[in-house]
Amino acid sequence: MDISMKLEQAAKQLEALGNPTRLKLYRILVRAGEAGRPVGTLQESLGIAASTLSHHLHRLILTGLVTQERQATTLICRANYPIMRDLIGFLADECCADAASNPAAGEAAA
Amino acid sequence: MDISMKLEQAAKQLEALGNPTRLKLYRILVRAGEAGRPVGTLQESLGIAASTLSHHLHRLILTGLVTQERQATTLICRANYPIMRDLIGFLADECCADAASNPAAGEAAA
DNA sequence: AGCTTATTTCGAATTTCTTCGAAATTGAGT
DNA sequence: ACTCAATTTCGAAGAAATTCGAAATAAGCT
Repeated sequence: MDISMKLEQAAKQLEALGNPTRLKLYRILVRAGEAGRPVGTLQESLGIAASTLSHHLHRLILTGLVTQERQATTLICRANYPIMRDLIGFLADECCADAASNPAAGEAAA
Repeated sequence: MDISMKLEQAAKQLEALGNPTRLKLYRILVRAGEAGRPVGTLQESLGIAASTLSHHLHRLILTGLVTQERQATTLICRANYPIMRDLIGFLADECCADAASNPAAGEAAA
């Protein structure tokens, strides 16, 4: 996967997290751990309309940051940790000072 | 600073980075290091209208991720590393599995 | 089959983002 | 003062995001 594709993907994931409601939502899911959380309890925690929550969940799912699993009538949502770790890795490797202080392979002179 | 404020700030910064053009822009600035980059060369690298670039730069500056310094007629832009490190720290501490695997102070049971 | 609960999809209104070109600004040189 | 170069601000158009309520779907229970 080349840098351009990685960057596009990272941008989509950052955009998904770059909304207060979705970031709160994602944080709740991370803290819920393996057990995850049903959509209904997320709605109570966040205090927004069910359709609005569904929309935000969909955005997070599209980027891979969240997964859903059906348990009878309720849908359990979980944070997808490896995706977040990859994203943090991208930021640290490509967009952080420590990585950039030695950009031997890059186009340093412009 | 409480978690709610931190979260709002993180969301704004993530939103700022969650656009392909701005993420490319930020990455270029990180790789430029201390020397930074004049706006003009950024425009050439990105191939967008000057006014569009100015708009995106403004968004990054508002969140603190980028700073500008005047040198005669040209403006030098630089990535603000500590801000990015704080953001990555927030994600790692509040939104990553390792931190969440021991959420003793949180609301684990839902 | 019909009912209840849980969640999504649809439709619509409002707001915000993205992009550009034209015009204004800023700073230096003549 | 005039001009040139670099950049921002303004104004506008089209695209996308956010939010909600109402209606549709999905899954199980009686």
